Amino acid sequence: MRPLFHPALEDIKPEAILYALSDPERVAIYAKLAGASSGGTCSALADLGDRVIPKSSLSNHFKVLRESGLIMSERQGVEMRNQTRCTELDERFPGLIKAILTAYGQLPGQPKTD
Amino acid sequence: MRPLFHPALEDIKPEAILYALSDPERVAIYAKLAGASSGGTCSALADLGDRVIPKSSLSNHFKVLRESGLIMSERQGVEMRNQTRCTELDERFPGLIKAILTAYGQLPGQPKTD
DNA sequence: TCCATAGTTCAGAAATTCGGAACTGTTGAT
DNA sequence: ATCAACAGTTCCGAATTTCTGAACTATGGA
Repeated sequence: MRPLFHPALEDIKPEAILYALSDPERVAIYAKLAGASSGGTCSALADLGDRVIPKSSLSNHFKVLRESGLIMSERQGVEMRNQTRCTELDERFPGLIKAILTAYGQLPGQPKTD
Repeated sequence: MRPLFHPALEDIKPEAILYALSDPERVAIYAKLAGASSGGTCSALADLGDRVIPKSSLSNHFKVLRESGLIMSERQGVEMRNQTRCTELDERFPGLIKAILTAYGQLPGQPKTD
């Protein structure tokens, strides 16, 4: 398994962020991570529970989120520990993530619109 | 030519907005319209000047922007008059468009980053 | 009517996405 | 050490989407 790539903060491109979050499934994943109190583990099959997403697709979603700069992933034993890079990101693109999550009605603590 | 489709405000989907604006070429078009003082005409070949974009591609970019709800297009004689729906949109998704344009560094009056 | 211009539609090629199956890496049990 | 179970990644073929040149449509003017 090749090592996971994470872009440096200054290399994060707005188009990659928007593209990553233009897929409701990825937004759901991201919102879940953003809502998790501690840097949330996301065990692929278990945590995205209700929806049935093939694991290769799920793995790919995480890859897109990771390589766009939205999340940080780190192996923790057998599992993967994922956390958002929202603090960093908000520094680089002020208000962006919040506005997007609000638009989706999925800001942690808000009712889900879709 | 079939009549141009514009989604009603309440039918506008965040994923469509993000997708439309995940392409730098479309962002450039949109930013140009947003910057135009009066509801700007956008004559495809002339106004996007420096870049050479095939006109079928350009037409398609406008279609994506239109059907996502970002712009309004209306035939005015031979040309097409396009304008942003930013006021409406900001009502529906507060702060979203501004945050996106800021992220791209293309808010009217800001220097272009990329 | 005929021509020029602005933009759309069509269709095939190229690129991207999706997802099942095989694979990798880690842990725990024997 | 070997094996089995499990989380997640990679591979690769099928399906979908994007791109763009060429043909077409609509409008205005000579």
